[in-house]
Amino acid sequence: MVCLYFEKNRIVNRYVTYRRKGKPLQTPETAKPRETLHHQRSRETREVILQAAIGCLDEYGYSETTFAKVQTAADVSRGAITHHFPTKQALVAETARLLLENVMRPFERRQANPRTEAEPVHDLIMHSWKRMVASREGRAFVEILVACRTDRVLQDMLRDGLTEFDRRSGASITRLYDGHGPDADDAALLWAIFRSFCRGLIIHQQFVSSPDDIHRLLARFAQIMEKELFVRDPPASENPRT
Amino acid sequence: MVCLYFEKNRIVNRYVTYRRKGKPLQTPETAKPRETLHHQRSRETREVILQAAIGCLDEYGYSETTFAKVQTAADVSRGAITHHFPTKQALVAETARLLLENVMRPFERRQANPRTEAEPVHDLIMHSWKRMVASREGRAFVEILVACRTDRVLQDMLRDGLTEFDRRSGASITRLYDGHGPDADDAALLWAIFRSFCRGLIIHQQFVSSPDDIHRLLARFAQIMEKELFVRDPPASENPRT
DNA sequence: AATATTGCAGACCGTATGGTCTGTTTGTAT
DNA sequence: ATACAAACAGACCATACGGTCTGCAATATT
Repeated sequence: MVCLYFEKNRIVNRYVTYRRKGKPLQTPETAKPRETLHHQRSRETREVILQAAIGCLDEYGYSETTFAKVQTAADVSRGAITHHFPTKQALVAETARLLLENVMRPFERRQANPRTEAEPVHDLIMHSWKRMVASREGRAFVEILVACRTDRVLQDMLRDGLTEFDRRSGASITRLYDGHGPDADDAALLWAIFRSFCRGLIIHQQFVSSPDDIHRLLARFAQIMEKELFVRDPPASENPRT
Repeated sequence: MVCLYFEKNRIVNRYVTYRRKGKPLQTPETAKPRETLHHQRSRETREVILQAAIGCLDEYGYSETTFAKVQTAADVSRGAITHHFPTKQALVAETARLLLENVMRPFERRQANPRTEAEPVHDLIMHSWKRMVASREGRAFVEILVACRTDRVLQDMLRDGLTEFDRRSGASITRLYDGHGPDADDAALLWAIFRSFCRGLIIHQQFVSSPDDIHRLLARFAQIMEKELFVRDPPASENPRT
């Protein structure tokens, strides 16, 4: 026997003490013309939230990355998060975009400065693993990718960005390295193989007894790659001075 | 203004029609001695649930694989599931064990019949990808592995089984193939690299434009492996007759 | 035939989660 | 000075999930 009396939709908000967290946001010495304080603060909060999301994704995985946990990690209010990212997928998609951007930056920088030397293949592999993959960011990214497989909404948000990333990433490698395979874009192919291997390795990592096991796998892979991938000899063609 | 009248903790179970689904379970012609009908039915239900779990993991991913969905997919009652698997982690862990067993079976069979020929490396790679990885089972397994990274309970349930699988899997390969690398167990190392690559490829798969792109990656990888991995020449040593 | 056990059926519950909504404060435009 | 908009702050809610519990029918045992 259940008897409910609800005043549905008539509950009025009670008194609440609102407090704005953080400093009162003094106007900085050089306030850029159209960069208002609103914009600036908004961007800062956004950044804090995204960094917290990366941490949560790494630590808890996609499904356990909740608004509540991000809120705690970022030390912002619930409203701040939902203001910037209306849904969970939007938050994660933006996180992914940030991660991709960070990964691409070094490549683009090298491209802008064409006289920098390409690393030896072995170093390239080892550095890429350490910087891009075996890190908070790399693990968070794998979580996002895996979530995409079964979350249609998230997948639709990210598909274009990711294929674009694949393309640019492959192009950057092809500019500096050359492969032994038949196709002209063999370096890009090898690079895609390397990335897949890395992502699988992240998943595998937790079950090896010692970190050395991972290093052995990686070293062996690098050894193989050294036979297939080469630093492109002639940096000529375009910009041939010096 | 809220007014609740609950008969808390005094709600007595009402009349319920219990219906046992499935056939009335006639005694089969050859009832094994200690294999009672109870055991048989129990195993059947268990199998149905596990298969449904595999399907859900593939289709929805780990976190969206709920008791409710498994229940629907298996067409069993909620009670049946919780009876066999008290927690979600237990269900998934058992699913993982089943998957590992299925993957190992062909290897063990070959081991039991030592005169079967080893496949060429290229075929080994292609077959393994198709059978073990690019399938409902393979995708479900990747979901489980990824979930393990951040789910401590699940991880503890599976760690031993997975390291054991790695060991046996590597040993099986080493028995049939030999690697070019310095170490004696180089074939096992290469095989571990292949598996990580495959898992990464599953994640990558969703973002390629055509299935052909995956095939190119795989073919290139197989081509590389053909230079590193060889069918072991002498099938002698043990069992040297014929 | 009587009793015990196994294998299941499904109601129930506390909790957490994604999302919405209203209110407030701070900065901006007029 | 005043009106307006942006950027939060946090209460609120429907829903669904994992897990527990009681009940019952089919087998098994004695």
